[in-house]
Amino acid sequence: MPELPEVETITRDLNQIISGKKITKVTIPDEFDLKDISSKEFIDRATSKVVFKAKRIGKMISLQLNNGDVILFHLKMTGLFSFFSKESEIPKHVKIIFEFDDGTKLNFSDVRKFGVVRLVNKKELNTIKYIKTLGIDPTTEEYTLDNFFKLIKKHPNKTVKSFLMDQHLICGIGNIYASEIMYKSKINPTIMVIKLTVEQNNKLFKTIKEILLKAIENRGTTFSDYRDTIGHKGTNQENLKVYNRKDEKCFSCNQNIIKIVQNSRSTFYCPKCQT
DNA sequence: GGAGTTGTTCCGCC
DNA sequence: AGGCGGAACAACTC
Repeated sequence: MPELPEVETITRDLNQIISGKKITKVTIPDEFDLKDISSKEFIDRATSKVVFKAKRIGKMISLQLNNGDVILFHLKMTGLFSFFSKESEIPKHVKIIFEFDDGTKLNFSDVRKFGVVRLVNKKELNTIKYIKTLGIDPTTEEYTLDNFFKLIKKHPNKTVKSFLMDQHLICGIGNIYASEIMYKSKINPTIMVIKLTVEQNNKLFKTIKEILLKAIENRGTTFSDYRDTIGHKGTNQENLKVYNRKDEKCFSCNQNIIKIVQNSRSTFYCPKCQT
């Protein structure tokens, strides 16, 4: 579930909670694929380093260490951080445990095991495929109407849904916010982006940012698994207008919300409002 | 017991 | 070549 607003919330939490702390111990209870290095090397390189900053890269989270190394996480569907200030039970499906010099602990767990943890030197960041091919982040200055139009012209035949979901074009939007963005923009998910009017383009451009920023304000959407670093739910689910509302009434026109499948993922929309 | 689930990558097809 | 859609990854819930 974690999309840009959820990952941003967690990153901000981590910055508050662990920046400036020294990692005193790293535990990897069960071997898993760390992509670049062995778990032994991971533990060696991370132990007794200071975390000076957490940063979001698309839907990834990076922890910058004081030796120039960077620990990267991708939560995929169900990755979860849990932070404890005291001795407490280790959550199920834990992948990695960090202990800090003040006695606190940070666990990263993932029930579905898709979650990614890796460690590289900061010089190697741009060789990581996900990062190298990442699209424009809608919360940055690079996200301009001009750049938005360029993307549309470059990918004219993509449907709006597929365009919004493609992390190589604009990063951070996932299945929940894609439906919400299209609803607020009053745009039909199935039309090709080249068919959008100038007004629709402008509206879509603006709405992407509005929806994501609003969700960050609300500390993310908890649909099922997502929790922040201390186990709290977000509150943005109260703002959802179409996601998971199949056969329920559109808040605007009372028509039933419908569910379709695009690129083997659900899309929810109002057939009357979104044309 | 079958279908569906938030993300990404890879593979085959066109 | 490059874009696209579908399958796969794993485990859980309804």
